[in-house]
Amino acid sequence: MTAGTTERQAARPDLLAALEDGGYRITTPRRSVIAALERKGEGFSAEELCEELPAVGRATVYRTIKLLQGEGVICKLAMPDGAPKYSMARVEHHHHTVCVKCAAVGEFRHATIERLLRAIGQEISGEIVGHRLEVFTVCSECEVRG
Amino acid sequence: MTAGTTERQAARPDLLAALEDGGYRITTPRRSVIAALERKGEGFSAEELCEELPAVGRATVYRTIKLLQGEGVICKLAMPDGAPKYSMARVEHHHHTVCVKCAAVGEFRHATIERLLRAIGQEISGEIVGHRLEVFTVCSECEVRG
DNA sequence: CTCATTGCAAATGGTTTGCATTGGG
DNA sequence: CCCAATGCAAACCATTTGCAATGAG
Repeated sequence: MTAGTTERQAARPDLLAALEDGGYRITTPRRSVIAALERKGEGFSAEELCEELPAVGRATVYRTIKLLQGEGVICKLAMPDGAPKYSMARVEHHHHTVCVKCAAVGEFRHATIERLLRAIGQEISGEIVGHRLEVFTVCSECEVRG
Repeated sequence: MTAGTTERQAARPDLLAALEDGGYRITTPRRSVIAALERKGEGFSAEELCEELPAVGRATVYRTIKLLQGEGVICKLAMPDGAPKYSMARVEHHHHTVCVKCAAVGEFRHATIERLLRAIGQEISGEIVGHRLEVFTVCSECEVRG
């Protein structure tokens, strides 16, 4: 998964274009979903989108989310308890910080993670095909608010 | 599969003792669940345990799993698609390698991860309160089997 | 005895699917 | 026009919960 993804530019491509690239139609419900998640940007749940888009069927929201995941423009992440959230992908390969209080999501890349994986690769038999890293935080906003 | 790391008493404390330490009763169903997961050891699902223990109610299996998670003797992890698995915890703080083909789970600790977190801590505002790292592999067994 | 624990079954939360209908190209 | 895409509701899967019955200490 890390492997073939170097093609797309770090600059987040237009989401509608991403759909077209995938050979999908640009429909009204899809436009709505995309508009909504551009507004949200970081750390939203599927349910939130559904509530915000009463005109769009729940199934369509989920189908569109999955489509965009497939196109690599949004990604799924998990809160400490495993509850799913979604977030816009801004850089190609990255990891997340998630505030456990307000669910604010940050992204980071860090060369150390690459080194880490290389080191692990030498310790285990078999081949590393992917990984998931989430760093849970209490963001500065929430620190202040207590 | 694992670069076995033994930091604390690798000798896994007796699971029944863990329950007693938590102030929980040692009951027949709990004994059964514990026996079953000692047999499995790595990378099992709750459903698997339920199937293996028709005499124990589904709810009790889940309740016991959660108890043991609380006592820190088993841990929950997630496959690439988010599907949950459980695994015996052998070392105190560790991370997992999970084979995406056979779900075999390995554990590792690596000093680099600690360094990584420290480095991230300096890049973000707020405080790091936890993290999740899973490394997905195709284990050597599965490499051979194709 | 008594209260923690159990089993069951129904409830939940997140997500998917079957199918008849609709609308984009 | 036609097939991809939609909406709805029902299905699904992992997990949780309410509650009466049970059993460990």
